[in-house]
Amino acid sequence: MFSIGQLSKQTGVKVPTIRYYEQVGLLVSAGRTEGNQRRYDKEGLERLGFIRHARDLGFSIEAISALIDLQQHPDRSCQEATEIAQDQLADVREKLRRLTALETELVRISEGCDGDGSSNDCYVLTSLADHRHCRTEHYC
Amino acid sequence: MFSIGQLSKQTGVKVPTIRYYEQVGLLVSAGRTEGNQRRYDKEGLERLGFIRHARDLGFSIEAISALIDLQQHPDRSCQEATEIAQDQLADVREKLRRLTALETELVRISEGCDGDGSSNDCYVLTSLADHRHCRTEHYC
DNA sequence: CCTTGAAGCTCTAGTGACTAGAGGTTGTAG
DNA sequence: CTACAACCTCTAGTCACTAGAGCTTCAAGG
Repeated sequence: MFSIGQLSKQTGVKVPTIRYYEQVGLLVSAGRTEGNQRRYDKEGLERLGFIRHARDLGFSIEAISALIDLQQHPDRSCQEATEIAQDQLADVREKLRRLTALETELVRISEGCDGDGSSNDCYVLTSLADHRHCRTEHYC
Repeated sequence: MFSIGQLSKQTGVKVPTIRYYEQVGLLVSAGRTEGNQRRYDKEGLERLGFIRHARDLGFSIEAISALIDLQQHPDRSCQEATEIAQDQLADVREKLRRLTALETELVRISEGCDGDGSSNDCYVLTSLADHRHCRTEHYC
């Protein structure tokens, strides 16, 4: 049996975050000692490891909830799990596309200016003032 | 002179967002009509355009505040503006690095599973349960 | 001049995924 | 048995908005 602090050390998830996961229903309410402190077993550890890994991969709490539901109903097809993963992949690719466009603009803006001179003709500032200089469509 | 709605249409920034920018000090408080409605001139329009563009490029409200300060003190060197832009670029590149690693993992996870079979041997779920399968370091 | 309704106003609360802090209680090593 | 690290709950703060309630004003048509 682990205390919340030991669980935290083993998974790298901060103590308040573990309590937060319980609060929002991602983790089943842990058993308690007589003095009301949480105690976890191996299953709790694995569950938190799963959550941690999924969060690292950018899955939302909602998506992780859905994945955990699937784990607990092994009779259901894994098609849903695959769909969730592919949605997440599409999401990541969209973000990559946008960030790449941003990178292009920021390089253009940063390089136009050598840092000398006064700010009333600073290329950074004039570029930001006028979108028409941009060579890519970008938005976040 | 523009109403807040006209300003919104011209810049693509939503009306409540414009009011929010005023509240947090990004936009100078607008002049008002006798009936207390905001009225903007060309300067207000340009300022909001600047903010919009900078937000699109992912600059934080705080960074934009600093950039606006620089605009209003043309005597100060534009080195600071360049620094802010380069910080933002470094930020974007770091995000790109992470997202690329995530993409690799998600492709691996999604492709391992054909969507058939029951979820107790679903590759998506077992991959999420065990980080050791991963081929890249990833975290967000 | 009067009515109507779109657009404006302020204020509060909610979003996601935590994080920080106050103020009190429990577990455990020495 | 004592000291104190670790635990507990609860509230509020973060960022950049967004939504909604309940009210007022502006402008066009009759």
